[in-house]
Amino acid sequence: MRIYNTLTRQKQEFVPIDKNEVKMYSCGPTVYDYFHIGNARPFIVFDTMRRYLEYSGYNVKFVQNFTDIDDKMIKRANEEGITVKELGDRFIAEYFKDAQAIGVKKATIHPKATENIDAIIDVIKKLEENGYAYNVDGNVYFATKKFKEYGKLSKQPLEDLEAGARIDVNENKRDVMDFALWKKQKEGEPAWESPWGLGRPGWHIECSAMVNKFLGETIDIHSGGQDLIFPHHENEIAQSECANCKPFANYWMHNGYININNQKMSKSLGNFFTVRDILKNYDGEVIRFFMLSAHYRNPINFADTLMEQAKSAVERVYTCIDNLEFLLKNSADRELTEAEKEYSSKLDEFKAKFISAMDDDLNTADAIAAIFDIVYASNTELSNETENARAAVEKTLDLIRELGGVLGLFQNKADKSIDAEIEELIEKRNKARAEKNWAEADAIRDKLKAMNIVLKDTPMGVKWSYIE
RNA sequence: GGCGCCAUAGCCAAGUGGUAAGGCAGAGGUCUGCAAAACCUUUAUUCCCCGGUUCAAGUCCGGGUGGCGCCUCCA
Repeated sequence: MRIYNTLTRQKQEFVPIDKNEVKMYSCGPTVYDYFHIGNARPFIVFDTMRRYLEYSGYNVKFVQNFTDIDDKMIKRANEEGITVKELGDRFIAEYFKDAQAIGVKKATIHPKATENIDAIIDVIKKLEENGYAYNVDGNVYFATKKFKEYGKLSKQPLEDLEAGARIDVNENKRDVMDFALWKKQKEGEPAWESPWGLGRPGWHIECSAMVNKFLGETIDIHSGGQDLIFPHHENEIAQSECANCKPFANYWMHNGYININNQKMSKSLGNFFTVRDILKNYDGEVIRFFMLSAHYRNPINFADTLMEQAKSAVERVYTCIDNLEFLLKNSADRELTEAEKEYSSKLDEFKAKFISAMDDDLNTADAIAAIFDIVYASNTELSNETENARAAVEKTLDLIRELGGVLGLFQNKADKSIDAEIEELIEKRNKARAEKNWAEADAIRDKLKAMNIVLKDTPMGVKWSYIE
């Protein structure tokens, strides 16, 4: 597999440290609110990466943290009149609800900052020992200038960063480019014991500590949104490499932004959508499909019309799955005909196309196209036959499920439990149709439609499904 | 000022230098009692513009035009 590595600015062959295992870390949310559509992109993209690596045979250790202590957490908790812990616990629970709705699996480990203060302190202590950290009255800072490689991820020399740095009011820092590792407790803030007194961790140190504790000194893949490249990921590299004297992450993956109706998403423009809100109008799977229909590094635009397009596309696949399940009932246990053998080998080609797309820096757009190739082939070559070899139908169905599963899509199963009343109505309509009593037949069909059931007459009998 | 991204049909979107995937929407048709779904045909002689390299350029190089992001806590 080839991955575009932000560190080298090119696609590189992916070679994990251990042949069979991939250590992967992704920056998680600050749990002060429901997550928004912009947050959802890295969750979906890197969940897909993780799924694909697993599909490729790797044992993936995937860690995603929860930032449950920082300025925003404290501010919001105060506004709501609850503790920071109560706020964090609440939105961690909400995170899992929304994540599940958009098909994002739980990470191997979801560490919370507040439960790993010991690990955070350990890293800061090491930085102090190695001469990269200094303490000013209970505030500990990272001495950026001492790390010669600072700027290697964002490719920005320190001098240029400094020129662009805005005036810093913090008088404790020796240099504008230094950043906080440990913040001294302020009145009324939650605090933990440390060698430097009561306080709380800075933001960047949290991720370095989590990686260190749960994955080790050097990991394979570190991922996150493009806006985290600087300063967050740059600082993580500085902290971890100065503490451990080892490379931090071999591959850095960053996803592109999401715009809303062609505008940058921002609170001032009022175009901020939480996933919770979008889920009121669209299935989580539609959101996921939408995200994966473009390459993860390209910017995408979020708009209602685009969600409608995604919704129709997802429906096309489900209609195909539904048709295949119906065809299965009318299939025969027999050898494949020559035509079916040819069809079967076409499926193999589409699978190969899917895999080579995913191998090419997670090209999910091309991978989805491969699934539509299967849909098309199935519609063309199976749907029009009144009888197919069971093996051919099953292979199609299994392949859509298998490849869909890699993308976290197309796993839903229509609930086909049917009650006696519906069955009776369909029977009555069949009878009316046999007698050419079209008025009666249409009336029954309308009645079923009102019950959210749509019928389809086929040479093999009546096929029915739920609307939507 | 520094670093970087994007431009492909009505809309969305892929595209190792070898002759423009896929989806959505539209039009016409087939099947059907009607319908639904599906299928068939159709919608880019051309990839923002101008040069260059090459037998060959959406793809590489140079220059424009237009849109955008980051540069201290925002995915």
